[in-house]
Amino acid sequence: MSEQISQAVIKRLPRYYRYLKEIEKRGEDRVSSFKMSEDMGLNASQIRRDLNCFGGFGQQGYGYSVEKLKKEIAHILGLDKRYNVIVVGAGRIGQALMGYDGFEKEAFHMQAIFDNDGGKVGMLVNGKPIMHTNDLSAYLKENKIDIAMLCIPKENAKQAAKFLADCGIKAIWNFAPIDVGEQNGVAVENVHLSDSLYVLSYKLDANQKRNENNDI
Amino acid sequence: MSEQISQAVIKRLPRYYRYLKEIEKRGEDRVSSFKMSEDMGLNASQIRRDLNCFGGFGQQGYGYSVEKLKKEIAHILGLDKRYNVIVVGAGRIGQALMGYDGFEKEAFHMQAIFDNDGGKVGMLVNGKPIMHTNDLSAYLKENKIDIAMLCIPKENAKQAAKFLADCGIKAIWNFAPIDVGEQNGVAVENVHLSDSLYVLSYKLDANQKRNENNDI
DNA sequence: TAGATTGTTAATCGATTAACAATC
DNA sequence: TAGATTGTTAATCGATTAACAATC
Repeated sequence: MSEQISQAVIKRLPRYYRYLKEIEKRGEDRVSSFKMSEDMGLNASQIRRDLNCFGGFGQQGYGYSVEKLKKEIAHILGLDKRYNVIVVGAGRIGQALMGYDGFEKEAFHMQAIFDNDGGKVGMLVNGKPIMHTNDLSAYLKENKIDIAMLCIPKENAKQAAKFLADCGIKAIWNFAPIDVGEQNGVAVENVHLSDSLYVLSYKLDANQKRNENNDI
Repeated sequence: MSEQISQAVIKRLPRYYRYLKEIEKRGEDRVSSFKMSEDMGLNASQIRRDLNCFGGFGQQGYGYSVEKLKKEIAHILGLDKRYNVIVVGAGRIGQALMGYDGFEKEAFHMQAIFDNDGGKVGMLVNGKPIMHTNDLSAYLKENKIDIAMLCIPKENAKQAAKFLADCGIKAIWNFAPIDVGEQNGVAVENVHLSDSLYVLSYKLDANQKRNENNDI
């Protein structure tokens, strides 16, 4: 079967996509791997190699058509599909995700948000209702939902992920600070905001130490 | 000078930290690299090698003291310091970050939140005032702020990052979907939530395709 | 002491980069 | 055609893993 694509390559695709959207907006209709490498701070060989994992999108002597390449990457990432999305957990993060209109502009269509706090049930977030977690199972039987954004405390996250998987959810975007393992064919992305903040703290500290040493 | 630590190692440190906090809570007071490797799905050699970048924290024949190792990693990550933090941008994400009490339990102390929408100024978010961006420069002169969480539209993000750097901010946690480059000694972590969602979309799609092929 | 497990060196693996023939 | 730039192979580099001597 087709070659396994490495995680490193996959993680760079969204960056290419972002870049292409940007230069398309600026009106550029062609781009070379050299230009991309300069603008993005990557190696041109790497870019060509990455893209060639999925097909020969370029043309010798010319480069890549911005529009075509953007479309190809969107297709690779599955962004030319339509996904129905629910948010589980109507805390601050859950509500922020529910309220973010940027997702709707892409493939991601927000349907409903769930919480186990009866007091919140019935409220609207960005026009979408907060429903009770007790009704989640029934809801998922009646509605074809692809993605769940999981925004609940870490204590319940693993159990909730399992439940969602059993209900037929296809992908989980996990914001709880815990590693939700991939269960029987359910795609999982763990966001781990605090990990990122800790890395920032490390870098800040490292810079500080470097400065101290330079002072001496 | 001391060896440069690779990015890959640094990124694993928060995971080790999370794991150690968890087993400490369960009451375990020692752990071996083998046990860690089993629980975390990593290679034991890798764990020992990672930790030895920073010092010999273990003891032959015994393993690692959970409490000591946790403290050492907290120190490496700079989590035994105290950081003053502001949020720039009082949109949904900015408010969610401001409202998240988990940061306060760690080294991160939320001070104020800024927005250029005069209508929001004066409101409280989790007990902290929303101030006008016009007053940001003066505020930063009077208050020692270490970290800015940047939650504004991508159009203004680069400019804002530069401004914050010029005002003496030491680190920027960027939520705008754009790469804020490191400017003169300012630590930067780009979160890129949408990139993560796109990777999830890719995985979801890949799983789907795999299933289709298996059906045949 | 015997057993366990670290710290570290050596071997392997995979990812990045350089080079260049193919070709638009 | 000459120039440019891709697609791809070969070389390099770095990260992961295996192995084992050191030692608690």
